[in-house]
Amino acid sequence: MKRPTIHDVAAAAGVSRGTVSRLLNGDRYVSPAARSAIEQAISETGYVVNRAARSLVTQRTGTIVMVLSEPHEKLFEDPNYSTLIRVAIRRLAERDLSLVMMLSGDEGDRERVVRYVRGGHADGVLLVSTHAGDPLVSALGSVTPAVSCGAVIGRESVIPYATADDRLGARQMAEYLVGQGRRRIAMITGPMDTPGGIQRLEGFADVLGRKASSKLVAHGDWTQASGERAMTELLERSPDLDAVFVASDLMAAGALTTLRAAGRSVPDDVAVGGFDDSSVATSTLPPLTTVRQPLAEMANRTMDLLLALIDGAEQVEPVILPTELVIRESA
Amino acid sequence: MKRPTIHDVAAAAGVSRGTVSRLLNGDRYVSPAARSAIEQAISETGYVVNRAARSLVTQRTGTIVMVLSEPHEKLFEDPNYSTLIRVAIRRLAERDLSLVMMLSGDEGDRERVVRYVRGGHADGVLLVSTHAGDPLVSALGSVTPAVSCGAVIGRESVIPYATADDRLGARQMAEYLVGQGRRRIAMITGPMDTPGGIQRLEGFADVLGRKASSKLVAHGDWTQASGERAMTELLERSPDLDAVFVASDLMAAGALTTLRAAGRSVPDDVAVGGFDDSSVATSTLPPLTTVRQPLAEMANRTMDLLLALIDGAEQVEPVILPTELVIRESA
DNA sequence: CTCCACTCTGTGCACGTTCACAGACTTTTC
DNA sequence: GAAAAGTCTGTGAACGTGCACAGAGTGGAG
Repeated sequence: MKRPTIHDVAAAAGVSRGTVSRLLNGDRYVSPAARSAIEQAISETGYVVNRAARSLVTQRTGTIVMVLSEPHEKLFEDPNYSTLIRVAIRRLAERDLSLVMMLSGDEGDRERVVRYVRGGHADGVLLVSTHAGDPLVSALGSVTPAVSCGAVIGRESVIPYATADDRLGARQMAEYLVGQGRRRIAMITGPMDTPGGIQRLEGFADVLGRKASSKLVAHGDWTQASGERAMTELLERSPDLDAVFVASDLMAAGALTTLRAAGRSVPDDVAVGGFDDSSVATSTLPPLTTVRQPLAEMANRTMDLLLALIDGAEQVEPVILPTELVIRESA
Repeated sequence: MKRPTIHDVAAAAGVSRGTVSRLLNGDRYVSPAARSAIEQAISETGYVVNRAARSLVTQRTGTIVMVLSEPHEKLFEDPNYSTLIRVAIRRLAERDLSLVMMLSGDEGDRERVVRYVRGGHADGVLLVSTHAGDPLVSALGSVTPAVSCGAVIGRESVIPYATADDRLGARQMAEYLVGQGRRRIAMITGPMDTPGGIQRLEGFADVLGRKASSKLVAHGDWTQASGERAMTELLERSPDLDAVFVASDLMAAGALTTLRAAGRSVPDDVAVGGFDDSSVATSTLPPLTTVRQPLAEMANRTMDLLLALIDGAEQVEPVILPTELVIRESA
C-alpha cells in the first residue's frame, strides 16, 4: 500500500498542494476552513511529510551528526557521554531534527564523516572529545555549522563550545587539599592533548606553584587501568606523598586500587581527590571527594550554540561553566 | 558554491548521467574506459551522491533508527549500551547506512518514533531495552524490519533478537554459591518486566528450588540506589543470609555499600555475586564475582539479524549466547 | 464607486537521483 | 554470413516536496 502524499491530503481536503504545504510549514495565510479540513485529512490519511523530497528542495536535511572522536576501545568508558547524548536527542527532537552518530576513530572513519558532512547530509556537526590536532576539524570545512562539547584545543576560535571550568575545578580541589594540611600533593592528569588534561593540571599548578614538580605529576589516559599505573609510578617516585588529585573519577578508582594494594589507607595516609562526580565516585571505597561538572547544563549550552548557528547566527561565544567541590570521604 | 551533481560528473567524464549512476550503484555493463573517466571526474569534482534525491526514487532512506526505551533518568546507567552503540555504528557504516538515535521514554517520544518509522524515514528499527507491554512495538507496525538486542517480553515471536542466556548465567552463579557451601542464598532481581529481571530469577530458582522463597528475593530497577535499598530489605527480612546473587553489577555495588554499613564482611559473612561483568565489577571492594555476557557478540548478532531482514530475509531465528562465570573476590 | 492593501489559493517549476527502455555496437553461434 | 546473444550507452519519466508567482476575493479609506 502506497504511503499518502501531500497530493492525497490536498485532494481529501479539497484544496491544493500549495495550501497543505503552507499549513505544514507554518506560513501565514491559511483560512480556518482550509486549516481544519486539511488537519482532518492528515489524520485520516495518516500522512507524514516525506523528508527526502523536502530536503531535495530546501537543501536542508533535518539531521545533525554527532562525531565521537575517541578511539574505539575507550568510547563511552567516560560516563559523560550519556548525558550529552540524551540532552542532544531531546533538544533536537523538539525541533524535529534527528541525531545521527558517527565514529571517527581511524582514517577510514574520518573520511566517511568528511564525505557525509561535505556531501551536505547534515545541517550541523556536534563534536565530542576531539583531540588536539585532529585533522577532522579542518577537513570538515566551514560550510556546515559545528560546535563541540568541551573545547577543541587549538581550534577554540573556530569551533564554539561549552565546557566546565576545568581550571577552576582543579584549583578548588588543590586548595581544599592544601587546606586540609596536605604537604606532598601529587597529581594524575588526563591525556595532555585534551582540554581536561591540560587545564586541570594548570589549575593544580596555579595553587601549588613550584611544589607541582614533575616528580609529583603522572599522566593517564582517562581509563581506570591507566589510573592504577600512574599511581604506581607516583608511589615509586615520591613514596612520601600524602595526597593525590586525579583528573577523573574513573582513574581515581584505579588509583585507589593501587594505594590499597600498597597498604596506604585513604584518606589517612593519602588523600584522594577525583574529578567529574560520576557514578563511580559513590561506589568506590571510600567514596570520592571530587569536582562536579554541570554536565546537563554543558550539554544544553552546547546545543544552544549549535541551534543558534543553524538558525543563522554568524558568531557565538564559548560558554564556560563553574564547577563545584563535592566533599566525601576520600579527602 | 554549488555542490556538484551527477550531471557535473557526467559532463566532466564525457558520459551521461545513466552511466555514472550505474557505476555508483555497481551495475554491470560499464566499460573500463568510462569507469576510469568517471572515477577521475568524481575525485576532481569532489562529488558525493545526494541521498535525498536517491531516497526519493529508491524508497529507501539509508537510515536505521535505534530506539532507547529506557526511562530517561536511567538511560545509559547501564554500561551495556556503549558496546551496542559502537558495534551498531560500525556495522552500519560498512554498509553505508547511518544510525539515528531516538528516545522513547514518554508518550510524546513514542509518537515521534512511530511517525518517523511509519513515515518511512527508516529502513530498519533497532529496539533497546523495550519493556513488556510497551505499546511502541505494535504501533510500529510490521512494514519496517525491527529487531531487538535482548528479547522483548511477550513479542519474542514477532521481534527477532540476540541475547545472552540469562537463565544459564543465573544457574551458573547459583550453582557456584551452593558449591561454596552457602546455605541461605538471597537474590536481588531486576525489574520484572524485563527479560533480565525474569530469567535471571528463573535460573536462580532452577537451582535453589523451594529454597528460593520470596523472603529471600527482593526487586531492584538496575540502579545502584535500588541495589542498596533491596539489600536493606533483605537484611531485615532474613538477617541470617550468607550469600546474595544480584542481577546486575551496578546493583551489586549498591548492595556492597549496604552490607558494609551493616557491618557484614564480604565474602566472609556474605558472598555477593553480580551479573554483567561491567567495569564497576573491578572497581568495587572486593571486586565482584560475576557473570559475563558476551556483549560484543550479542551486538553483532543483533546487527546480523537486522541486516538480514533488510536484505529481504522473511524469517530469522533468535540467537541465544552462553554466559560465563567470572570468579573474583566477592564470592 | 474606485483604489488599494490585505488575505488566501492554485499552478508550474526545480531539486538530483534511479530505473526502464531503446538503441548501437561487439562477439558468439549455427 | 546471418541471426542471436551479450555488452555498453543515452534519454525521458518519475519520486514528493517547497517556493515564487499570479490571481481571486474581501473590506476599508477616500
